[in-house]
Amino acid sequence: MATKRAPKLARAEREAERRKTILRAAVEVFSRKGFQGCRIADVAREAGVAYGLVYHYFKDKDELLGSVFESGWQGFLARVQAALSEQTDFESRIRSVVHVAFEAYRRDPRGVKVLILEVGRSPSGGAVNRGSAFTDVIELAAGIFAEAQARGEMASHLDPKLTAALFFGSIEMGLTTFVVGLMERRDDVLERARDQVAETFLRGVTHARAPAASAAEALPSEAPWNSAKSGTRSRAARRD
Amino acid sequence: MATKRAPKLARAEREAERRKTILRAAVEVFSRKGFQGCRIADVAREAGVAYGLVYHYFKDKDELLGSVFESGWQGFLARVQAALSEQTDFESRIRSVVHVAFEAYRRDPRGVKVLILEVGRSPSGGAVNRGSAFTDVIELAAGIFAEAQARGEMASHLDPKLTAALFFGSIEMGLTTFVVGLMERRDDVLERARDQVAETFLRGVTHARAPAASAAEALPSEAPWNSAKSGTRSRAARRD
DNA sequence: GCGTTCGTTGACTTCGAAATCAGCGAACGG
DNA sequence: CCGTTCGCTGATTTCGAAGTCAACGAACGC
Repeated sequence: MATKRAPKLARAEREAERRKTILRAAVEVFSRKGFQGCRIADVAREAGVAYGLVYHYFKDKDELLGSVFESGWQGFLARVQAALSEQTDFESRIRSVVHVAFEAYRRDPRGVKVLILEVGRSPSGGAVNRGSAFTDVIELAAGIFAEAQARGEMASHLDPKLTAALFFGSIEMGLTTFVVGLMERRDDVLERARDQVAETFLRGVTHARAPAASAAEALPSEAPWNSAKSGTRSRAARRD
Repeated sequence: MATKRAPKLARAEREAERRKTILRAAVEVFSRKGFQGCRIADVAREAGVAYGLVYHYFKDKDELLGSVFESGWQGFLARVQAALSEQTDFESRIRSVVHVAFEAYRRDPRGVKVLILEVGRSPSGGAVNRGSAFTDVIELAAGIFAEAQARGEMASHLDPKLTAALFFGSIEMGLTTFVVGLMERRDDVLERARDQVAETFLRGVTHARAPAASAAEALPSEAPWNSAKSGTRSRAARRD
């Protein structure tokens, strides 16, 4: 038994490689035509393999989408968790997560596009395991926010779960501006966007003033930052 | 000519009514099964009309989706613009828009769900006129942010377009938590969420400190709100 | 009332993509 | 060098949903 394993393993590796090739092709095609809008034939052609082979590696179209999702999401989650374990204080963590997301986009725009546009939303993606994955991430992040609150690093009256949702919403929308071509995909623009997402979110969440309740009324003009260092604000208008 | 118009008009009204019925049914079915995942037969059955009638009022499935999108989006846009024209100062405007969005969800969760999940994203929706509509709204909002910056009501170093995207991203994600059932759909929860979205965003955007450039590094602990009036912040916790 | 229009019907046709499968041939064992 | 396995092929089958259309009948004008 053991003696004939060596070649078998080599073969297994080649198969795994094939599988990855198809997966990559699927990402490529999905990003161009969308999951529903593309044919298995497209994926096969893109991968340079026969139509039937796709079905050799994946039970059906849904499983293919599921695998695309899983492999992409897995990678992202791993990086996020790594980033989280490297940092301890709240602000650094937030910046790290944002950084990871934008970096992922810079490295693999197509993959991120598919994750955001195809599986991130839409009931078709929901059929896979999107629902749980999405929820899981929110819950995970919610834990971090709750912890930050306990340590006094974050305003305590905010709902952690909702805050987590808003956080990822900001990241996602920040990336979406690039995905749909609203912003030019250039490294410096990406960096500025990344920083703005992180800074804006942090500002919004870090120690907001007291209850505020349903304060849809007057804005206290004696807000701290007005009396502090507002000397330069008159020169604010930059963009028509 | 004029004499025979009265009955004709009555008939025309009935037709418009039929059309609306089908449109409503489409929203209902789309929200349950998704655009791609549902059959015209489903829409017809839901509307209580014959299969062929759907094709009498709409050229094809795409046009049906387009109409659903347009009618929904039109209503939303109109309310947003009304809200904007009623308010002049920046903070009130932001709160108004958030309010409008959440109110729309409270009144018609299904419709909002379809807008968010089906047409708001996905290349299939993009085939319609989503692309332009989405972009248009961002551009519109960007104008408001630019104006706010000119008036000194908003931090000047933020990119208006990106800010607009983040704004709608926050709203959308805030609503998504309810759409996917992450948050319980109850009026008081909705209200709290709405306020948190508005407050968090405003805090994040209103007069952030100077350039900050690529400040992904240290957080200056002499941030204005720390040294100013932080005396009451310990009593902030209200809920659990 | 009587003919005509036209909204309405739903069985039928069409079409295209998913999924199948019988067989080929390269890689391997002996 | 021959036999066998099994990864791989792509024409073929299957299936289901989009879109058509001929006919019906209710509402209308005369």
